[in-house]
Parts: sequence; structure tokens; C-alpha cells
Amino acid sequence: MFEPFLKKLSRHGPPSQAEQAALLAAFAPTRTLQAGEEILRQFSEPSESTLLLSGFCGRLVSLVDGAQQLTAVHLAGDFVDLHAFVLGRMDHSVVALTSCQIATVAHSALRNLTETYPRLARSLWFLTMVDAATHRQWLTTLGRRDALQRGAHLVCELYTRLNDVGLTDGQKFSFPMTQAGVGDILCLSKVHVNRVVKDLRARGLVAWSRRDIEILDWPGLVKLAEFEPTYLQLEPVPDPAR
Amino acid sequence: MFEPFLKKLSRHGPPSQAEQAALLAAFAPTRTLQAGEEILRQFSEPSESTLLLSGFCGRLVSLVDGAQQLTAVHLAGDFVDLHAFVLGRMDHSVVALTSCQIATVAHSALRNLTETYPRLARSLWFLTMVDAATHRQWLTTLGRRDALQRGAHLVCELYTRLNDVGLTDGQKFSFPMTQAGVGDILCLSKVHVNRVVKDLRARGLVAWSRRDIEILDWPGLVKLAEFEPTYLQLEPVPDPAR
DNA sequence: CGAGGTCTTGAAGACGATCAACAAACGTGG
DNA sequence: CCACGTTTGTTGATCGTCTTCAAGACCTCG
Repeated sequence: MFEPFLKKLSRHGPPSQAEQAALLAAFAPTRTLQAGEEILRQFSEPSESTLLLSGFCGRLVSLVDGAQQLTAVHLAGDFVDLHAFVLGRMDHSVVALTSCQIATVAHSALRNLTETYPRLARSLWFLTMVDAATHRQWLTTLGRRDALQRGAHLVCELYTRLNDVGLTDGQKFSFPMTQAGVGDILCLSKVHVNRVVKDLRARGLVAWSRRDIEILDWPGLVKLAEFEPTYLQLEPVPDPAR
Repeated sequence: MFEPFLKKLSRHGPPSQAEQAALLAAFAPTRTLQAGEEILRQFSEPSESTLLLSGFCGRLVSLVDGAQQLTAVHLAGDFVDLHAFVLGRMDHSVVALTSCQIATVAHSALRNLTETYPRLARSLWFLTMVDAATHRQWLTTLGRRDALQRGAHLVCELYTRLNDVGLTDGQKFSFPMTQAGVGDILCLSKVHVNRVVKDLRARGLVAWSRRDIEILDWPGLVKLAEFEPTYLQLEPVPDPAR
């Protein structure tokens, strides 16, 4: 259940047995959340952090006038609000985009762990920095890619990240979000998301049904999206086309 | 010279005398850079990190086709590439936007420091998380604000951050960038930047000459930009464990 | 005082939003 | 298993914002 998380954590140098055991022991029993449930509210000051075990959730910044922007999407194995451990007040909310399974750790426990095991602290820091790098990539996506490229980039990123933690099924993966939800991610109207999906299908790049995405032409997608996965800090991902 | 940095660092709980002395001792002598010089190249694997002492620099993500996007602007006291300390390969370049004064620390020294002083590690981690929160704010700005609001938000953010480290002169501050440069930040063409600046002036919100910005109507700017500075984490964070 | 960079303004065009209507899929209860 | 209501997906038409192209004015610094 914690495998995806441990895999990500190991990327920055595998934790020792003691470190791993101490960390896992600190987690509270898992909970299950419905799609749409709020995990953390903007401006709150949480005393625990949340690890996502299954499903998708997102970070939502709300503006004064009620407009909202998703700033990140998280999947199984992601520490959804580790930054809350070092930051004081939350600058955004965290919401479940699909039904989710989560486990939490008290900040007091994290504090003890990180002061006892400096290398563990560094590994956790690393995870938050990958999030930051992903933010930067999204910034360039919003700034420099048109709607079609954004759609292709999302598919590339999701496939790569899911594949990394073993959550793909060949060239397929499950992505149970509505087109309106995708619009929140890509910052497009739901009407335009529909046209983008239609176009990606028409180009023979993906098969994107209600809840599943299948990669049909990985090189084509990568080229269209100008996908360059350095920012994800993964080991080289095997080419799904072979 | 290090005051702005120390002020930011202290926000997460002031470092002890020993911590502060050890940290400052690790910096190499300062260097001066010209506007346009590259501090770090995308995809490199640096062995030191850079602290900005004066001037402005930015983080630049380059796409395969040569398009570029500024993903962050840094000012005096900002640790420009602290994330390179925990991340492997750089996912972006760092360039001087104006002439800059910098100081560097070897990663090996940082590693020793953070393993000796876990609380110092936490303070540095905090700084990188403020950067991440700022990325999120920019994401919502690109996604949900129109050109005029983006301009107003940039002015609000710059004023607030510069004021925090004592680099404002009353309602004025120095911002020696061309309108084309501002366009790179706001993700607007230089033509449209010009129209935004003109509009902000016409509304009596700012006086924005070649190299200086003066705030004329702060409440008006804040309202237009929907500026909500929680993400900058300028309130001191209570640290119960100290 | 000349030259190159920067700022300013106009006009045309592209991209995506919004509005509106309808079709298809889902799920819930009878 | 079907009926019906709700959510989600699909398509067309119009509109607004920002881009691009083009040209001229203004600095600033050699």
C-alpha cells in the first residue's frame, strides 16, 4: 500500500531500514474520501500531513471573487501537503478529485523523524522540490502551449508518473475525471476541453473514453506536447510503444 | 549585505548564533553579473547554490522549440537555486534580469550544515516552499487573471517582497526591466504590456517610468489584482519546539 | 548628433470563452 | 429490467482578449 510512496522516496537515495520503519510507523490508519471532499482548507494551519494511497487529488487556489485554479494534481504515493509541515498557513486547499485513500502523519512526529534522521528530511525535501519543479512546468504549459499541446502534455505527464509507480496497464491508465475537471487542470472551458480531446483522438494519439486513457502514439504525443520529463526527476522511463 | 537573506531565514524561527555563523562562513566571496548573464543552465548538475545579494534574476524554462517562459523572479536575499541542492539535474536556467551581485555556497558545505543543524535545514526547506507557494500563485495568475490584473498583481507582489527586506523607498521602488522583460514575466506580448502599463497609469494606480515604479493607490491595486499575500508567508511562523 | 534600443499606437487576425441547444451515458428507484 | 432524471459529452455560433505585424516617436549613450 505504501509501495508507490517508498519508491518515490527512494529516488533520492533509499532510506535505511530504521528510517523506513520509523516513518511508516508514524502514519495513522488509512481513511477513504469521496470525490469532491476537501482534505485541507485554504488558510488553515494543519497539524498533520496527508499521504495519498490511491486516487487523484488536487491543490486548489481560490481567489477573492470565487474563481478557482487547480495548481497541481496528485496521484498514489504523493505526499499531498508535506509543504504544510514547513509552511505555516496553507495558501491553498487540497481536494479529492476522485475517491481517494489517504493516511496522515502528525507534524510533531515528522519533526522528530526529521531531526533524528537528517537524510530522511532531505528525502522529504526532495519530494517537495519535485512538486515545485512540476509547478514550473505547468507555468510554462499555461504560458507557452496552446490548448491542444496542454492536453497532450497532461496525458504525457500522467502516463509517465503513473507508470513510474506501476499504476499503468500497458499503454492504458485509469483517469476517472470529467472533462470539466480536466478543464480546471488545463485552465480551459469544458467546451474547449471537449474539442481538444476530440482533436487528440482524431490525430490517432490517444483513445480517451469516459474513465480511461490509452496511449496510441507515444512519440507523436511527446512531440506535440514537447514533453521533456527531466522536471519529474525520474529514472528513464521505458518507452511504452515497445 | 546578507541582511535581507537573514531576515527571510529568520521568518521560520531565528537561527542560533552558531547556525548563522556557520552558514555565513560557508559562502564564497561575492561576484557581480551583467543583465542577461546566465547563472545556471537548464539540465546542468550544479555543485553549488547561489544567493542573490542585489538585483533581480529569474528562472527560465526553455522548450524544445526555443520558446522560453520565466517561472519566477528573485530579488535580494533570495536563494536562487537552493532546490538544486536537493534536486539532481536542473529543470530550468537561472538568468540575471538586471545586474546582480551574488554569493555561492558549495553543496558539500550545505550538506554538512544541514546534517549538523537539522533546524537550519528546516529553515532552508521553508524558503524553498515559499518559492513553491509563489509558483502556485503565478499559476492562478496566468490561469484566472486578465492582462491588467496580472500587471497589478506583479506590482503588488514586487512591492510587498521588496518592502519586506527594506528595499523600497516610501511608495517607490526600482525595477530596471524593459517592458519586453515584463512581458516574459506576465506572459504577454510587449505590445500588450505597454497597453497594460498605460491602463494602470490612466487609472491612477501607479507611476511607472523607465526604471521605477511608484504606488499611487495601493488599495486600488490590491482590489484590482485580488492580491492576497498569504502565499508569501511574511507573518513570522510560531515555532513551539524552540 | 546619430544610431539602436525602447516605447507607443493602429489594424487585422487567431484562439479560446461564452451562450445555447441537444445527445448520450449513468444511476436510482420502481 | 425499464423509466426517468441528472450528469456528462458534443456541436454550432458569436464575441472578446490578446497576438502579430507594421510604423513612427522617444530616449539614451556612444
